Amino acid sequence: MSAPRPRIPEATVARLAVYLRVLVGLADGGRSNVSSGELASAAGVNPAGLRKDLSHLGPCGVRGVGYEVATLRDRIARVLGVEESRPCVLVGIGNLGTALADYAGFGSRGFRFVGLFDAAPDRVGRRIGGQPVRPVAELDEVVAATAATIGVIATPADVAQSVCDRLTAAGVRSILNFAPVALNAPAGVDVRQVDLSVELQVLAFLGQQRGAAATTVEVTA
Amino acid sequence: MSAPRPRIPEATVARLAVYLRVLVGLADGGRSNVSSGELASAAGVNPAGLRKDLSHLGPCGVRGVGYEVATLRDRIARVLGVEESRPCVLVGIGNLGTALADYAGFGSRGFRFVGLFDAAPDRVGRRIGGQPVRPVAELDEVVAATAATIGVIATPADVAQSVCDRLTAAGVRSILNFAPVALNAPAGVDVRQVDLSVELQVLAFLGQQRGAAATTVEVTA
DNA sequence: AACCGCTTGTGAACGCAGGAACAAAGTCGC
DNA sequence: GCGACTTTGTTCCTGCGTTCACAAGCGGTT
Repeated sequence: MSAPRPRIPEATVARLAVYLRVLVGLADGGRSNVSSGELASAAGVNPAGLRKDLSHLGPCGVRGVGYEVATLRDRIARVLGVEESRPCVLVGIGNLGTALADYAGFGSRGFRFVGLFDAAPDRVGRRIGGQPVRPVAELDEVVAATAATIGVIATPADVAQSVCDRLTAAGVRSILNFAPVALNAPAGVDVRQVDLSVELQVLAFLGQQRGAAATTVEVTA
Repeated sequence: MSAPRPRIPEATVARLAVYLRVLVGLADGGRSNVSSGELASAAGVNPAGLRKDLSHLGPCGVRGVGYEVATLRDRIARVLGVEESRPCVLVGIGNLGTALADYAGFGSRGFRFVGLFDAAPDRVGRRIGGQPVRPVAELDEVVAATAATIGVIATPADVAQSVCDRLTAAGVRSILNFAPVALNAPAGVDVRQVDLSVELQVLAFLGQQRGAAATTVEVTA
């Protein structure tokens, strides 16, 4: 394995995932070639930045022509590690958890839920997207049996840390956390935080600032 | 209005929202003082970075003592513009949209939904969290009546752009987009993208890279 | 009243990401 | 077969974000 992997910046990885989504759409639409300008436009980024991102994979385009859609798609999928679908477990089957379990987009993008867990007895046993909701007591067992390495936490904030502890103890190495708390995970475990309130508050700030700027212009004028 | 607003970096704004959440929790727990170290630990960031973030608000701590919880909380809330709750509209009441509409966390953090919209006739009329689902035809009317400036898109990808167009035409200036497409919005409109698949794919890449690194160590050893 | 420990706030250096401009390379037309 | 055009891949540069380390300031104590 002499793969030249001089480490890809995380920001680039996130954009590669976006390019991959666009490329899948283009391939399904029958397109065979695409230029960096068009791809960048569809992904909402700068063409030069896109080419720089792709350069981390080595040369994969043809000068004067562009990129071959299917080839580039497969290459990005391989680099991201989503060539075949990866098993994930989901803890917390409330409104958000149900939405995530039902979201078809995951299945088509290289992920499948192999276990849904909740602590509330009245939720256990329900079926969502063809899967039964199990009690959290079975978590270790399922993680071991399915070799799941990715866990998603969609529980209330006050139990998120204990769920995180259980997941890592069971062998999960990557966690996507929707609960509004900072998780404390052991070294070697990657945690990504998605906080919906934070996103809205950033928007509120930008909107307020825009309003203030407009006022300033008005006063200045 | 001689407010010294030398512009706050966006990354800092996102963290301020996290600090605010922690501070609200501390205040509810009866705490009156907190140090930068403790606050940083609870927020999952570096203490020095936290102090630098807060320095954008001007001096707001006492040396040798720390920060007063209630004062700092109110100050951040004012800067973020979430002192009183802001009206938002939500388009797309599928699984995810329902989860968002039902999420109590928004209400306690300065946001309230004043309109829920969907195109599917069988969803119109349902009540979620005390609100009726309306047809999208009423969007302009509701935005005008409520002065909503924030719109949330939780529709399928193929209609997200048209929803975005309608929102901006109705006067919405900030958009939070959950649909997996890059939106094209006119200048002066802020768009924030939340893509759940991208988050998972970044985790998959990091996990794969970790595995590869472990192998390398093994080989090297 | 002076000292000491603790914590904030700030200044500087480092590393990284983003953007623009340029050179290399391949294709199409003549 | 040759030239010109198109598009990639790379290089440089500018600016931002993050981190470390130190000086300044306040409270408690003797």
